[in-house]
Amino acid sequence: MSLATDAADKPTLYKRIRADIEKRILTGEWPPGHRIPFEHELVARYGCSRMTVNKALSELAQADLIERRRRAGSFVRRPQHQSAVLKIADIRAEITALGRSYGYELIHRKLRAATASDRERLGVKKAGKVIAIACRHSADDVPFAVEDRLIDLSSVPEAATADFVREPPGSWLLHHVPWTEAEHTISAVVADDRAAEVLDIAIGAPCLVIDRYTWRGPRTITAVRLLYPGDSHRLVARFKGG
Amino acid sequence: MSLATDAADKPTLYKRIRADIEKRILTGEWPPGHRIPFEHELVARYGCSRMTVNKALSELAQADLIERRRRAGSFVRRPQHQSAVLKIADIRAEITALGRSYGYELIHRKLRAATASDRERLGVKKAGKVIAIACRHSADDVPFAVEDRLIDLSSVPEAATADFVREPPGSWLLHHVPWTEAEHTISAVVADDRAAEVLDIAIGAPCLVIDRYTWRGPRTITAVRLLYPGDSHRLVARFKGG
DNA sequence: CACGATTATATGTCTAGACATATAAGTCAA
DNA sequence: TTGACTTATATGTCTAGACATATAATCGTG
Repeated sequence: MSLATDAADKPTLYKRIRADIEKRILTGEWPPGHRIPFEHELVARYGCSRMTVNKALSELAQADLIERRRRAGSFVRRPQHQSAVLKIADIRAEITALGRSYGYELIHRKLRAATASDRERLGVKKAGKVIAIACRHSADDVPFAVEDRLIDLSSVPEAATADFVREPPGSWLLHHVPWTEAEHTISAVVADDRAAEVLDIAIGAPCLVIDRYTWRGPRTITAVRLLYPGDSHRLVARFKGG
Repeated sequence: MSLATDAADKPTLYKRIRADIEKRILTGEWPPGHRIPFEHELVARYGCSRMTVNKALSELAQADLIERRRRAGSFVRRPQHQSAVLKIADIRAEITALGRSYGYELIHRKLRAATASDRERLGVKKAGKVIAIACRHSADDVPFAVEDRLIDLSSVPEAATADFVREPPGSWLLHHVPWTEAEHTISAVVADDRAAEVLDIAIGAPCLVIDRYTWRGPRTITAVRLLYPGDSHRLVARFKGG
């Protein structure tokens, strides 16, 4: 696990604590229900005051990643389906979090000089090379989503040598490239012949589309379109109000 | 506007500060761009330490309601598109926030004893009467969404006398009934003949569906299904990460 | 006037305490 | 076994300070 936090910028302590815990949750090392260390244990581990770890844990709680219970401790929450889809951005984690078996197939992978439409899709004026990837995710051996992705190699040169045959590009990027901002657009389309074939559904069947763009600072990292069979897949979000 | 914060429970100070500011933002008293009082001013106003107001402001910043800039102050942010769709739950506000003209038509409104399918949809075992409503929202005179709603009259008896001819039920509920929890499910379908007619699109065209359930404590308030033309409507969400 | 250096200031982070409070767990009696 | 009471403990909130840091505003200089 390559700790991609370059030592160049020094994140503050509470952010480091928060990121450490967040990573263990997102990678699945601490699964839903897992009790994370008590505040006093984290105080000892990081050698700081309780307010500092409290701030880290409070933010995780506000983000619904953990649940805090008096006297009992703090626990990893079951991923809100929304979080899984809208925030984590990793289909493998989403599927395994649901307790289903994850399957992945690379359909094609091409390294090429950026075309005009590539540049437009990535929102960059000039680009060198890009990787175009198509792949399929499945849950319990049933097609779950088809993914079309573009990675800007001038932002992520190490992606040129990554092995996307075994590891899905979303997971690889999540573990190798820090991002600062992401945008999702959700819409609905009907399946064309290619989507119908890959997802094993009828042509004209409704599909949910998530277009995601990811940036690190001013640099575009990747643009991805995920197509889900609309009758089987749902995004669920739960809110508290009042 | 029924302020439903009963004085029975005593919220903690930082939560009160946060709620005070939040209300001013949500009611529009402090519009986007408005500079909210400096920490030291709030310290004076509430007679507490800086850490306490800092906690309130930090949470508002994490929720993207305000933006904090060193030396400059804290400012109300422009509402994120996501909030408009996923959180506010009011189409009229969503459309007017986009600067478009809002139109509304009641298609039908029936008051009836709850049928078995009504009870199932509302998730209640026994129910007295319900109101079933169908209506259409439009933006700039173009159909924007069709709404199918069920209101549980045993939870909201005053809805029986509400005038849903002029005021959309979502707005009415938002202003008359406090809610504690809501769940959204987003999916994709193709337009059937009725949806196609109301939305003025082709049969078989893709549509985005949002199913929303709203509760107040243990009681179901309402279940609503919103159908948006899938090629014109999009849900956009932007996140910060890193 | 334009531009670089300085200063003032609001936020960002952190500490070492304090008391409050909800509740898991243990204790004891019916 | 069950229910009521007690206790221990982890989190929740808060304070009165401190220093760091980014930057708007000011000042000086060419």
